[in-house]
Amino acid sequence: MPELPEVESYARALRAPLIGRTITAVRVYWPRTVAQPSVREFTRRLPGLRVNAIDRRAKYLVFALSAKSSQVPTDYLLIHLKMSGQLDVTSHPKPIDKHDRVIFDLSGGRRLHFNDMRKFGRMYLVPHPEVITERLGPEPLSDEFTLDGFRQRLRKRKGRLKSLLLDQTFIAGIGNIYADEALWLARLHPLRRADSLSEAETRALYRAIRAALREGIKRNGASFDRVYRSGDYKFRVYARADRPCRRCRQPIRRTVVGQRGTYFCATCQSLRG
DNA sequence: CAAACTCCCTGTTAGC
DNA sequence: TGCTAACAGGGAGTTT
Repeated sequence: MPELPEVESYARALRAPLIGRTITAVRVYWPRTVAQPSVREFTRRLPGLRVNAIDRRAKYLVFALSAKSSQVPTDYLLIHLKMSGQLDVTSHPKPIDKHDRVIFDLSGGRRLHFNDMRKFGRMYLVPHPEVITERLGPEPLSDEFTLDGFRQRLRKRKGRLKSLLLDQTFIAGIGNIYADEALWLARLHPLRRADSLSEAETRALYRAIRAALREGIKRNGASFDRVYRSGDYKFRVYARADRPCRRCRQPIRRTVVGQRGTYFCATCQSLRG
């Protein structure tokens, strides 16, 4: 499932083929994919707008759109891929896939297919991206995510570390995979209470979050062959139940925390400080 | 503030 | 062999 590193890889990969192109037509095959505004207004307003910039905020792709002659964005298209969303740019028309939910026609004969088997993905066409993203926590790879700020906010929370890392209002962009990866790197048990970390553990977690995400971006970037493919990632703990821990060779355990499958090493991830 | 649960979905897999 | 039910998961929303 796409998390921060996968979405970042998408943003980088889509810039070259899409920036400067103008949307000429939009077809919506699954109306609920368009969360905002109505499908009618979505398909009416987009044609004529040009892709000015493509960025990422948390797990959202943010397309800045402007009227043809202007550089100033007038609208923003936000896309959240959720579980199974994929984006694919084609230069030559290809048949509509049964899981295609929205197709954008672009100048120069290009098309952008939004394919989403599970139908959880959502799009938002809004005047400012903050309308959608204002509740999100800090970007873990940006300067706004500081060790000091992290320490202070961690101290105020009594929940489990795993659940907290998945809370998008606490830190933005981490999902189930990178939460487990970061906790393993930091040698912290997913059920540890957030306010129980020592200074050294806090620093370890802060670094582990950034390291896990940075490595993810590196690998996704490398394996990005037009379409995002997940299979080629070597995770440290995620989905490795019963297989040996890469540090201590003890079997990786799987449990459920907050309704999410959670993988960890009971030997080297400490539950008590 | 936090935990627990519901909802939206369908391909995959386990169980009968 | 063929069917059914459970399961996975992001995240918003609701209830306790």
